[in-house]
Amino acid sequence: MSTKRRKVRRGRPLKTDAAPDMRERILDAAEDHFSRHGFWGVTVREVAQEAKVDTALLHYYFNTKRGLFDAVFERRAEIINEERIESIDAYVKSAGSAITVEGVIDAFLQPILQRAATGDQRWHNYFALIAQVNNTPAWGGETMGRTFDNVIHHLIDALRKALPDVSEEELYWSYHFLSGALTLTLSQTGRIDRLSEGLCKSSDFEAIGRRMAPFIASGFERLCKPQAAKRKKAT
Amino acid sequence: MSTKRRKVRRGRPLKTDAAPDMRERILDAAEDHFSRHGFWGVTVREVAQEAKVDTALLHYYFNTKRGLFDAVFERRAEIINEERIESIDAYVKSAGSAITVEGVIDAFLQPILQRAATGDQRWHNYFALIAQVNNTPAWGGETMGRTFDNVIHHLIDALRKALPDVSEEELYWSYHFLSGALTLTLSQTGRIDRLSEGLCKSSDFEAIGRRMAPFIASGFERLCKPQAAKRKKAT
DNA sequence: GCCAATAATCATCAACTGATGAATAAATCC
DNA sequence: GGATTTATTCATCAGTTGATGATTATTGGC
Repeated sequence: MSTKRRKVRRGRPLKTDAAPDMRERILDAAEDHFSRHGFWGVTVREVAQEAKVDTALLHYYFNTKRGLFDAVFERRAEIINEERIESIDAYVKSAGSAITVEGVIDAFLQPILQRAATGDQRWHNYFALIAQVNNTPAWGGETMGRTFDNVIHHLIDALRKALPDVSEEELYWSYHFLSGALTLTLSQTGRIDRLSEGLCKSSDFEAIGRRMAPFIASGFERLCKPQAAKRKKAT
Repeated sequence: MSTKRRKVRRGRPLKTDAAPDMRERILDAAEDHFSRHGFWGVTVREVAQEAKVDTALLHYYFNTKRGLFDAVFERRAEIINEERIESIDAYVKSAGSAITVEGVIDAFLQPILQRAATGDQRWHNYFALIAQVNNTPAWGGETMGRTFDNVIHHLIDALRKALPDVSEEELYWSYHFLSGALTLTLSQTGRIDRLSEGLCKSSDFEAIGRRMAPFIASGFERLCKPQAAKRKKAT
C-alpha cells in the first residue's frame, strides 16, 4: 500500500492526452474543499491530491492559496450574476405596470434556487462557499460587495419600481434580511432537518422556492410601504 | 527589540496576585480570534500570545484546540439562552390572548439585539462566531442544534399560540429564514455599509431592532396564515 | 528543424502547527 | 510541616504548511 511509485509523466503533456483542462480540475477540487471547510480549513496539498496534480502546478496557475480561492469564488459568480440580471429584466419588462415586490424577488431568486435544485454538486458547493464568505467578519463584506453589489443594485432598482416613494434605508435593510435568509439556505447545514425532526429538508429547494419569495416580499412590503396605521406596538 | 527575556514566574501563582482568572482570559482571547477567523484560521499560539500565557496552559485547561473552541461556544450560550426563554415566557404571560407573532419574535430577538447594542466587544465577537458556525456546512448544523434547539423549540411553541392551526412545515421554514437574517446581522461584515454607501451601518443595532421583528413577523404571517385568497401568482 | 514558451513534476525549504513530558512553585490537605 | 494537588512555564517533538527553483518534456512560432 505504501510507495506504489506510480510512474508519472513529467513535462508538458501530449496534446492527444485530452486530459480535462488541469486548471479547471484544480478549481473543481478547490471549490469542493473550500466550500466545506473555508479558506483556512483547507491545505493546498489536499486540493492538489484531489485534483491529482502536484502542488507546484497549483502555484503555477494561481500563484498563492488566496489567488486560488479568489479564482474559485469568481468563476461561477459571473455566470450566476448574468442570469440574475437577465431574469430581473425579463420580469420587469413582462410585468409592466403590474410589477410586484414578490415578482421581482422571485425573479432574483429563481436562477439560484433552480441551479441548487438540479442537484449539481459543484454548484451546491459554490453556494455553500458564498454562504460562508457572507458570514465572515474579517473580509466577507469586502469580498461579497466586490463580487455581487452590481447585481444587488440592479435588484434594488427593480424593487423601487414596485415600491414608489420608498425610503432607501428600509430598502437596504430589507435586502440585508433577504441576503441572510438566502445564504443560510444555500449553506445547507442540515440544521432544519434536525430541528424539525426530518419534516423539512435543507436540500428540498422546491419547498424553499415556493416559500421564500412570499415570505421575503411580505417583509419588504411591511417595512417599505409606509402604512403607519397598520403598525401596532405589542405591549 | 529582539529577545527582551522578560523574567516570567514559573509554578503556581501567588494567591495575592489576584490575576484575572487565567481560564477566562484564555477564553476571551480565543473568542476574539475564533470569531474573526473561524476554527482553522486561528493557531493556539496566537490565542496564548494574546492571553499572555504559555500554549501548554491552554492544553492544560481545554486538552485540545477543539475543546477550547467548544468551551468558547458554550460559555455565553447558556446566558443568552436563559435570557431568551425568560423573555419569551414573560411576553406570552403578559400578552395573554392578545398574543401576536410580532410580539413573540420581538421577545425572542430583544435579548440578543440589546446585548449587541451595548457595544460590548466580547458579546459582539461571540455573536459573530455564532454566525460563522451557523453557516458552516461540515459541522455547523450539528453544533447549532446541540446548543440552541432547546430555545428554538420554546420559540416555536410560543408562535403556535399566536398562529392556531398552523402547518408545522411553514413554521420551521419561517424560522429558518429568521435564523439566516439574524445570524447575518450578528456577523457584522460591513457589507450593508458598503452596499448602501454609508446610509445603513452594520453596527446600528437600534435601527435593526426597530425593523427586524416587523419584517420577519410579516413573513411568518404570510406563510403560516392560510389565507389562500390573498395569494396572487406573479406571471 | 531550431528555439522560446508552455505545462507539468520533483526535491526541498524554512517556518509553523498542535501537542506533551518535565520542571517549578505555590496552595491545600491532614 | 510534610505530602499531595494545582497552576504555571520550559523545552522540544514529529508532522504539516505554503511556497519555489530546478528539471523535464511537449507545443507552437518562424
